[in-house]
Amino acid sequence: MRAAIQLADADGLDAVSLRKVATALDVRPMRLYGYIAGKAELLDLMVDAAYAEIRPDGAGWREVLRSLAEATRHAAHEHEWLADLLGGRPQLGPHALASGETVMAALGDVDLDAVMPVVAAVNAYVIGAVRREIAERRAERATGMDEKRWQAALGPYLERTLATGRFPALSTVVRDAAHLDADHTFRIGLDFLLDGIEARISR
Amino acid sequence: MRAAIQLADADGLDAVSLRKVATALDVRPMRLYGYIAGKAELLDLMVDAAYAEIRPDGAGWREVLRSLAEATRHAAHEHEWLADLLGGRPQLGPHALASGETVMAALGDVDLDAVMPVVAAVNAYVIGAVRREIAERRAERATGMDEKRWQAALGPYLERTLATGRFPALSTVVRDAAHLDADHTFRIGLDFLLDGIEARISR
DNA sequence: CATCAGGCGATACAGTGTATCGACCAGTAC
DNA sequence: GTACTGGTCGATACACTGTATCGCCTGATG
Repeated sequence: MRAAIQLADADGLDAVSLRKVATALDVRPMRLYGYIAGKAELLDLMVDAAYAEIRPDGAGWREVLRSLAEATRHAAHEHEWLADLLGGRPQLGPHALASGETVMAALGDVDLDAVMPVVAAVNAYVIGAVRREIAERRAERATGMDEKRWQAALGPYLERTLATGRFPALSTVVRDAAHLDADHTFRIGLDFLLDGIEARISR
Repeated sequence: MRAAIQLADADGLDAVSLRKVATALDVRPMRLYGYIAGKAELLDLMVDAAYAEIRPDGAGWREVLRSLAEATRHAAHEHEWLADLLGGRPQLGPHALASGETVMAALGDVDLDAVMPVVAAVNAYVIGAVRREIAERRAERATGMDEKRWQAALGPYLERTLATGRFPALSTVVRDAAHLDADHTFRIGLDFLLDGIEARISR
């Protein structure tokens, strides 16, 4: 599992093959089946290992949820393959559960029936936001190397498409609106959500 | 592309191979490269085709955003593979842009600089929520056929793990909290987010 | 009618995950 | 000391995958 994570960190998720993992461990491929049931299980183990780095803390429900969000995002920045896996299967490994436990424990002051939807909502937002963020990062890396202005980086296509005039509102926003960096975008969205939660649970 | 979607609808995303698509079209595999650059492009086309079914509408920003969310979720219910693809790459196909255009147009009354983060947040939430929902649905389908109580469906593992007492808060929530169905969970989270947005943009 | 160019697709290659099953080796019985 | 036997390990094989290459055939042109 550690070998698999190293491979994925270095060359992306589809550089993880049972053969490569076995080679990294100086073992024959089929030997792995003595420890895992198949590739899917290996991926699950990788995700759970990543959850070991996601240890939310903080005082009060809002701080903990924010911490959970930031920690998850941080982990995905260090392991981009996490973005591909998060949310793809229910996570029930020990570290994922431990992370959940910490969150639940800190939400003791929240109405019991409200806890589940609240945590689910935050998790959903984080997963979606992180996914898009990583996807954009990869796209930027693929086209030119570091163009800050993604419209330019995307090349003529978007420029041309927007120029057709079929998407006037979209064009306006892309052209005239302030472009926030990834950090701000993430935090603003998170604040929207936490504000909404606060309004409802304190009601 | 339509052939690929049929395959994916029927047997899941990894039943989509260029060979199978070619066979479905009564064509030799390499012929496909006359129309697409590779498998990745085919997947992009599938996603954009799905966006054709995502046509948000409604009066006012809140209605449009809610409509966008529901329509996306609905599409993912009809095409479960969408959950695997959504957010995986930037979506710039014509239908995705058209959907974005509709949303942007309906957000004319919102401060221009606020539009991007708002839409990004809603999209992030929807993608994450839909992913988890589909993941759970699949897990339920894999274990027993239709157990309503997922703790039972997950079999002894979770039961045993929670019984260890290492996750007391988690256990309490799982055992004692009301279990909402997927529809409610989705809508509650969405309401959290929209409420939070409303509070900020009307400020 | 002869030539040629172009596109089509058969073939090939380097991989993938995993099922099968033969070989080998430890331990045991005689 | 030798024969046997049980069980584990991993080499091999299989059915696929996406895609590069390049020979052939066809249709157009001179």
